[in-house]
Amino acid sequence: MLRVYNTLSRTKEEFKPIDDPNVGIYLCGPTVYKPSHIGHMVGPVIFDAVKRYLTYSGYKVRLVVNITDVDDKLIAESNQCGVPMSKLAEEMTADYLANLAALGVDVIDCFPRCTETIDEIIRFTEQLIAKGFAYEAAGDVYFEVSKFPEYGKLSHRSVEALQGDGGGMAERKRSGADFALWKSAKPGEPSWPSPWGAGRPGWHIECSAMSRKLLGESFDIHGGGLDLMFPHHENEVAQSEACHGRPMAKYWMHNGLMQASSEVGKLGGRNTKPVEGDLAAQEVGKISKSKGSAPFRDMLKKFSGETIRFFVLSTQYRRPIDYSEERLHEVETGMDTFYRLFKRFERVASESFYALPAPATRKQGDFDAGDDPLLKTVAELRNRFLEAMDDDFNTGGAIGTLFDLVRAINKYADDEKLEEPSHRTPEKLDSFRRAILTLRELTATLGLFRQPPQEKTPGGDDLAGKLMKLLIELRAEARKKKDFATADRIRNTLTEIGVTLEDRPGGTDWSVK
RNA sequence: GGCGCCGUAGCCAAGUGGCUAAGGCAGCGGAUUGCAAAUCCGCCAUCGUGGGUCCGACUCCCACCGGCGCCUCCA
Repeated sequence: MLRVYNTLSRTKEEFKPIDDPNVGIYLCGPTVYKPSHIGHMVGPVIFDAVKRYLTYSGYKVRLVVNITDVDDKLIAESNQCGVPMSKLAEEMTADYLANLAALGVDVIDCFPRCTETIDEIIRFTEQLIAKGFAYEAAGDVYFEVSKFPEYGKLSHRSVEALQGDGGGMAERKRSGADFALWKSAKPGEPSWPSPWGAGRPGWHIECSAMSRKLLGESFDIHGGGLDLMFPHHENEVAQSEACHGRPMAKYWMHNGLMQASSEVGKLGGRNTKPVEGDLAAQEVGKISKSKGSAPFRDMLKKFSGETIRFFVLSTQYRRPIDYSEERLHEVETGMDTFYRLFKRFERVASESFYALPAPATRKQGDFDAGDDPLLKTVAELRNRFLEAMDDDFNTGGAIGTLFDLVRAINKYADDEKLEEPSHRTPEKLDSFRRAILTLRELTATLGLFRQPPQEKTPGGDDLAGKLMKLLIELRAEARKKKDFATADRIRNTLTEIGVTLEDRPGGTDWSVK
């Protein structure tokens, strides 16, 4: 049974789609006014895995991520750079999409833009006015929070607490808790015509409008960073539920935020006021303030998208993650164990791990282990993996069983001496292959190891490859003649320049660190 | 101040009212290797502190200490 932690109830609930087997997921995306940073990527990676796992579990999932391409920050940034807002938004959206691609996040079904949803936003606002939940005030339209008694049910805040301070509130508002659905345009600002005059959407209305347009009045999962719970998500609930008289989303999932490690945090002090108006990634307020928000694309120069994905998924999604390069390097080291096993599989079975046809669904992945000790272990570990994932997408726990699985398979290959062709039998190879296939199946649900890693140095017919071939041959000859001094000199020198040699029954492999 | 989260080994990180408290990185010992590398085996925690509940708590409750998030639009 799949269970999901629901922010609404603050408990884990059994996952039952509204319209089984269809599942609709809406995730708050970025405000595209600057290049995206690591914090923007946490949600997409997590929900990419959520969708993959739900799909694997038999559901038909539609995942929507919005792009906020009009907002105060965008206007400010565009004025400062002297670039039209639409052009700026277009460039930053391209940056965002490229980053997702690098992470292998490719299961998002659509990216609705706010500026392409203006009609729907206006209609939504009109409906709220007609139903008495919103009012116009001098070209602005505000949602009247006091008209929606359930306000605060998501973030568990009382309206009273919010109305206490009237000091800085806009004079047009009836109450400090009211929030803007539509803002009248100031001179020079981008605007759209509306029944209330030229203006633009407020901060929260787009998500209500887009989700209704693409997923319906009620859908299954609404996701976003923890920082968005209030006020953004609370306001979405108010807008949508006031308008439709039914729950907006059945499950609300909030992911923890990316933080700088304490080391870095010290440098930035406590200046952690997040960037406002940024739907998906006020997250890393700390990082962005203390480190100047290194663009994600720069991070990709240091680490592969796969490494970052693995890093993000190695922690349960509701918890904060401490970011540090050191941590990323450790993750790389751990992942190498997987890559080495995949290469080992290729040597032994002459088949690419990445081309293996992974069972697409949970049911297909079941198999009869019989009396085969390896497969029994594999089946057990597979169950543990699935149990972890069924428990509110515990990717961290699931990854732990993956390492166990790798060890079990390596041990089998060791014990059965599969590196030596003479010891291979069809039965052993079959067990080995089925175990690897299971690894393929499970890693696929996390979106991991779908492509071979970028080789640091291609070993093909380039110069380095040819030279290495020569050196390895010379060393092999030396070793044959027991001339270990020469053999070790070659290997030690290579080690110094970062090349590692691995001797094994079939020959010598090399890799660059 | 209000609402909420977290504190598990050197670092990261799962998890549980009683069974060996996963796994990763680092470290140590061993097998293997001409020596290495890789791989495998073994070792490495009593779960922030103090109380309470319970036959029994790291796991529930309270307090405290420490770390952290959010508290709208305008700014």
